[in-house]
Amino acid sequence: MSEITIKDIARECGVGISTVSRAINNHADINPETKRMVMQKIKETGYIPNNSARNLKRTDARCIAVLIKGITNPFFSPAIQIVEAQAQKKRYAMVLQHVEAYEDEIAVALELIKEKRLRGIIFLGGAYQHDPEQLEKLKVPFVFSTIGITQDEEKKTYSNVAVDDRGESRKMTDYLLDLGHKKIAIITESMEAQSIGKLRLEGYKDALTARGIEIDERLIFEISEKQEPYSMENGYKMAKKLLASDAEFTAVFTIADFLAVGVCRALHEAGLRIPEDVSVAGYDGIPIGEFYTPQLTTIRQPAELMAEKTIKLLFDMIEGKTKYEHMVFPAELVVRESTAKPGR
Amino acid sequence: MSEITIKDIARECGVGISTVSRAINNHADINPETKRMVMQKIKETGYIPNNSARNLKRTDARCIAVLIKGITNPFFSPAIQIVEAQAQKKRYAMVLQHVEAYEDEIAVALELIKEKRLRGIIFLGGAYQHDPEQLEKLKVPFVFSTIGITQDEEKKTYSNVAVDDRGESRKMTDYLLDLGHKKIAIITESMEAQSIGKLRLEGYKDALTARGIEIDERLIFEISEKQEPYSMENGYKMAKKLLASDAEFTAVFTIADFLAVGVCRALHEAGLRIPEDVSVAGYDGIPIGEFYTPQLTTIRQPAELMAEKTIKLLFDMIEGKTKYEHMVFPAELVVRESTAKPGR
DNA sequence: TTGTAGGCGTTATCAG
DNA sequence: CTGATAACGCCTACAA
Repeated sequence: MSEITIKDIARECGVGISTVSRAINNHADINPETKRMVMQKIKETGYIPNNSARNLKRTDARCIAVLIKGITNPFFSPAIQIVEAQAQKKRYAMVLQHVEAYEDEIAVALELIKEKRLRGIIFLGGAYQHDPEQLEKLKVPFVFSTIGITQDEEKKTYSNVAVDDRGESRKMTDYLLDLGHKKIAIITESMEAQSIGKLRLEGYKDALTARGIEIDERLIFEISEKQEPYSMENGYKMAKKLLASDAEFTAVFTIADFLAVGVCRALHEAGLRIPEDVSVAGYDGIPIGEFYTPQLTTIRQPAELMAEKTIKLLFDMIEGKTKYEHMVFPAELVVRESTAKPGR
Repeated sequence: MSEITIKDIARECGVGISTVSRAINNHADINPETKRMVMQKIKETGYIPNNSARNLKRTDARCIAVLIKGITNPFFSPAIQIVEAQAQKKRYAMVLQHVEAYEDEIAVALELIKEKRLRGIIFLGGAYQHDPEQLEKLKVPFVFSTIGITQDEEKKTYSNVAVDDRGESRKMTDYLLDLGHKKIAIITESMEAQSIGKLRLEGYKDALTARGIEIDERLIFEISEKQEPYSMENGYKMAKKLLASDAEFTAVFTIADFLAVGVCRALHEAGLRIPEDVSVAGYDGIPIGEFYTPQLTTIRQPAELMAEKTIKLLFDMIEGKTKYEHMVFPAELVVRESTAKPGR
């Protein structure tokens, strides 16, 4: 009943434990003949080394972790692929760790470091501000990726790779203003969280303020759900709320493409045409925006490029080539079918 | 530099190692006063127990794992939530393990069992047939969930929870036939894999054959991509191929809603109206189908219910209340905007 | 090239 | 209630 261990293999093969260990770990100093025999026996018996024991003993793990908050976000998929490929090229293992919305990613990281002897960590998604004291405890190199940047960059003593969420959000708002829209509703995340939603709202406000347009609180809709804020359903609900209010608007800007999809559906059901009656703009540049009808105008983040730079930066840090770095990538305003000049 | 361990805590508190261990693990036989003191010190020092060491030693882990193939699939999100909630209620930890498309889920499971001392496993997604010998090695209870069933159920000596993919696929095809469609194109997965795509294609064929309609191979489109077959982009590409061929058709049935979205876009770009010119039907019942315009006719799998039954079944098995069980749930044909009678 | 022995950080056992 | 001490399964000097 009890599990089969390295000892059993050694005994059955009539060799020492270390010989088996050498065979498993591709050590050089072992007779190829012996190795073949041991591997054969391992296959026969279906022996699997215990990872807990290995991690406990091992000093050199060649392993990095990617911690993701919001793994269902299709935005992260290509990033994961890229990071994994690069890690493989460097002969590093990669563990993918899902972090729940309510969990603290730093705490999860701390635990994982001990457990797996990590050499480096990448954080995808999550909050953009962290307790410096907690961060201090992270003794291994780490990079925050696709996480919004704040103003006070100079205070940061860690790496991040991101787009300028506030600036890009302003870019979109400016585009809508340039089209002639004056009453632009925005659908954003609850402001309690230190989330990128907050930065994107700031960008929206920046644009309006710069043109001397007063900010109308009735056009700002905050999603209260904490669990899965960027959903089509929430976009739909918020648009219904907007339609039910007496607020006038000619455009809706949502801080995520998923929200925009829900908004489009609600507008469609209300008999409004997009973009003839109302313009809709999203943010992220995920596939659905391209295949939805109308195709969504959006801000496309260079996800692949950011992922490439992220993993490169992490390895540079691991190899001591750099201490930490901040990279800000330009995002692209993609004008498609869902936006146009207001009025008819 | 070296990590802080339980020994350090013990020394600093002036107690024995086992006392610290008891404090950490909420053992009953410890002076509340001592415990408080120890926990205080742990907090101060930021000590984190090493999971590898714990897993190695522990006999009683109260931990289950959920292995997911295709974690980006929104279809799995509610299932994960439900399983986690139920596990928590039973005071079990749950680890979520992502399995790459090319990985063998059973092999991953085998490794994880050793590493984490799992009490049970749930497989979400993945192939529907496995090597019985491999399965034999899985010494802990496990349930395959939302994985298609094959004909030869009697041979199965393990649990699964699923819908009758073949039957449901036939149901959809019958519905399209009843509407009057005769030339129904189908977009499905590569047949190399032992995937549910195969079962769904069978169901399609069943329906046609039953009505004496000859199966037209030119209307069957197989996606060659192995990596992420059920994508909007693949649906789009396949629809382009279909349009470019000389095959006539009045309806398109895709084995996943994501594919249907891509198909709709391609048809739209070709100037075809849905459903006036062509009907489109999907499968799964994910949110996008509800928010897309036109709303997608689909087969909705009772994901929540299945998840509930899955976790309940697993715990019944863990607790020895049952050996194994097969559950087949009825899926629902959801008729929405994307299908109608053919012709005008 | 191979085997022996010690220890990685914890928990379980058993005596106090 | 508490403290030694022996495993857990493996890797890695070190010795052979």
